[in-house]
Amino acid sequence: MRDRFSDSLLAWYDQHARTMPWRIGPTDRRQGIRPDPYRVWLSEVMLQQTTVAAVRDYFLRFTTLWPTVQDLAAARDADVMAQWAGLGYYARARNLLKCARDVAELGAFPDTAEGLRALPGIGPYTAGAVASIAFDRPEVVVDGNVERVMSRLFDIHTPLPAAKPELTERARELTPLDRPGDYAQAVMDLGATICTPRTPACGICPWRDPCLARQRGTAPDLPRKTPKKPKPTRFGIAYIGRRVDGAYLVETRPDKGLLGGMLGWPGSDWSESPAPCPPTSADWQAQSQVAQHTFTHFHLTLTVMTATLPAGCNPERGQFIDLVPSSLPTVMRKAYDIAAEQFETD
DNA sequence: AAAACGTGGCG
DNA sequence: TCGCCAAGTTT
Repeated sequence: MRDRFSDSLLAWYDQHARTMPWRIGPTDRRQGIRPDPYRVWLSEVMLQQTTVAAVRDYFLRFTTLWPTVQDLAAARDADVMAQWAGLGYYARARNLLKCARDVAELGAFPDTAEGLRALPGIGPYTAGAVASIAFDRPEVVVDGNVERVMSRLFDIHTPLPAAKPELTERARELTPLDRPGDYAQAVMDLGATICTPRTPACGICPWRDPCLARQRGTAPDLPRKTPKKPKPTRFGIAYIGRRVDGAYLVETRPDKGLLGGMLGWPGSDWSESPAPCPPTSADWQAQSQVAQHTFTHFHLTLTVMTATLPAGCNPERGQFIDLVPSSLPTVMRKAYDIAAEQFETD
């Protein structure tokens, strides 16, 4: 039963495996070659809730700057956060550093799912993925792709997230003892290229015959999901001060909460009616264009205030730095882009 | 256990 | 134009 599924999928994977900077191909792997656990772990953390296309350049930059987990462990926090800027879910970057330092202390990555699971930023999915892909252990690996594939294969109509335990159990039963690393990547490739969310290509699927949802015509409607809550709109004010020498007044945000540990503009809270709170007295000028941004759970409309600050400026909050705009999280960069236009015309 | 936590692309 | 979606984890 188990091998009937894995054999057909692995045969498909041998022909259609996608190549990625952190992967080794099925041919190399069968010769006993295994991928570098550091690169597998780094890619898996970057890929949490994030598309392959978005991750690729970040992965290449990180591995160029920090080729080993020891290099990453020795990096400065601010440098890692700056390199992560734009990828989102910044707790991942803070936990990435913690994890790298724990692993450097241990001497190497744990080679079991249980050992990996104990590290910061590694949950059930990432522990299973690294254990199977890097160490060829037959651990169950359940991401969004696998949930979709299993819900269709077994025509499970229970909505997520309630269906998660059942989908995990089904996935566990199919996980083979032979080539578990290739198998884990194969199911995810299947979900990403054939068993897609909207219009699955059932006609060319290696599992088209046993798939219950294909037989019953329910595939496009699965998996079902419980409806999401609507997003409220919040408002805020950002103060972008540029000193005459070109330095910008920025703050490092507290580690906890939204955009934790990232650079940002001094400003109000983000609420229904924020109060003005200039970080230093100056002729603050409201920009006509606002920065619009949508976070996971709310929309934000950000008013951008700009001012040119004198050489001896001594602000109540923040510090002046020679700003590299790419080190800002996206919402802050949107505000910067609006301000930069203003400063250019000054 | 529900909510917090980013961003860009696509139909 | 806009909601949905992408290799989830933490609290």
